[in-house]
Amino acid sequence: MQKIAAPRGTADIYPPESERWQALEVCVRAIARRYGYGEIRTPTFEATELFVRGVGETTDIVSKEMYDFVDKGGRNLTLRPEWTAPVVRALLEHNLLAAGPQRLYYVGSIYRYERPQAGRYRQSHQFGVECFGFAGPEADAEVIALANDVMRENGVPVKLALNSIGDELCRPRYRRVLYEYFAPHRDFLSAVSRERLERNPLRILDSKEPQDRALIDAAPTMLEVLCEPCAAHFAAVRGLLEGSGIEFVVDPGVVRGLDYYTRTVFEFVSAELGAQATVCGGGRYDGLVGSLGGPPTPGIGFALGLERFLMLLAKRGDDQSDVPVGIAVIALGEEARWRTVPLIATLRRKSGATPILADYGEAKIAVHFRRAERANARAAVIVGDDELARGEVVVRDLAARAQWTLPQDPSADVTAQAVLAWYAALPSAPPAAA
RNA sequence: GUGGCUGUAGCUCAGCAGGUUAGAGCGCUAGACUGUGACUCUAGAGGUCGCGGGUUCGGAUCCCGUCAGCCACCCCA
Repeated sequence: MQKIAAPRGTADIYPPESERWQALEVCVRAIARRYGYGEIRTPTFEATELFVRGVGETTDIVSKEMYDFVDKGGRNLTLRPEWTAPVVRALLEHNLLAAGPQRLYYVGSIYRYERPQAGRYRQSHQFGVECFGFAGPEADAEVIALANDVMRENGVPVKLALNSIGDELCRPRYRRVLYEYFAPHRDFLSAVSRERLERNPLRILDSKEPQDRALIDAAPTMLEVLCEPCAAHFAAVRGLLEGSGIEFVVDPGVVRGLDYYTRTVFEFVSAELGAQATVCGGGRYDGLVGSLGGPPTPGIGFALGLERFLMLLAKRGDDQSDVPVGIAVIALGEEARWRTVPLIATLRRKSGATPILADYGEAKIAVHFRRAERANARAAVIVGDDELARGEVVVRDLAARAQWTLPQDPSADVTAQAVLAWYAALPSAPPAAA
């Protein structure tokens, strides 16, 4: 029979890799909570119309990357390609904005039909936050500080790039200015940028083509065209970040690809991710809630790519997941295996967070040791015919390769207690290998 | 959607001017060592050479298609 593989651009996550995912998820949830953000979970699929209206019909996401389908009831649905529009939809559906400003975070998958590449998949995962109801620069600074904490607490080397792309008044004006600037030089632009000139001149600004560089460097920047309120807002955001000790560079090339962004946009970028340098991107979206039929409500948020972040963590090395922990229970022979089950059960009830590993295989002791070591056990309890006859159990420090005997009490409770007490007294860090 | 590179054992890879039974290292199983993990030695299991077609007396090797992985473009987390 033909083997079935995971669909293109998707991946299975299993030990020890899944340990790293769990650790990261615990970390980001704790940070979000510390900032007063509550978790929101929304359906994996939504009405296609939500993304067409929310993200923008002309964006790449909507025009070519959506996993859309018609269900058996004839509904047009799509697997969420991003979280912000669904979060806004949920907010409006349950009228949550009536209760005042809302701070929400999410952790979960997104789906985009693209060719897979380093740091890019068809199913990927994001952690993100959305803050609704504050128009002032304090919210911008808060959201950026939250993302910054995630970076700093994990020790990943990233740069924060900041820009303002104006609002519905000054952005169209800037587009016109840019068009008028580039149009006369059309013939000197790269082929892709010539296309961008007609579709979205802003995109030319983050062109990777060397031949566009000189023209881009001399181009008028958004910051020169910003209307007075937008300029003031941006200046205030920068001031707040400086006051908070958060380093950033103003980069007029940060443009963002989704239609809903206004004013502040930012990216955390790393040189270690290949062509996908952005590990976290976000910005303000003051028009989105209104455009989805809600009361005019300012908002700002970001999304962080978990796969990309994990790539950074892997490059940094020093992960904790291979520090030996737990007790392997080794039974030699059928009788011992049978008699050991109650002890294992009791240990598991009393051991707290310490893993109790059981190997039910029939194998010689050397194989048991090797398997226990591979399972990352710190210690072992050995029960064989000899121990059974003498009413003992052997406890072994797998790292030190030293062992002791403990009396086996008729009560599994008492024996388990003795084993756990012995384990607790072991040095937590394994002795250095000889 | 476009382009480049790559698919051989559980893992990492060799083999490819087309030629008898497809190899290595690691891992796995058993033994030397009748209950102690390293090392060593011995034996063994494990492969429709991604899949399909073609050329040929003969294809892992050449050609075409397809699927998948990696990398880049477009774009994004």
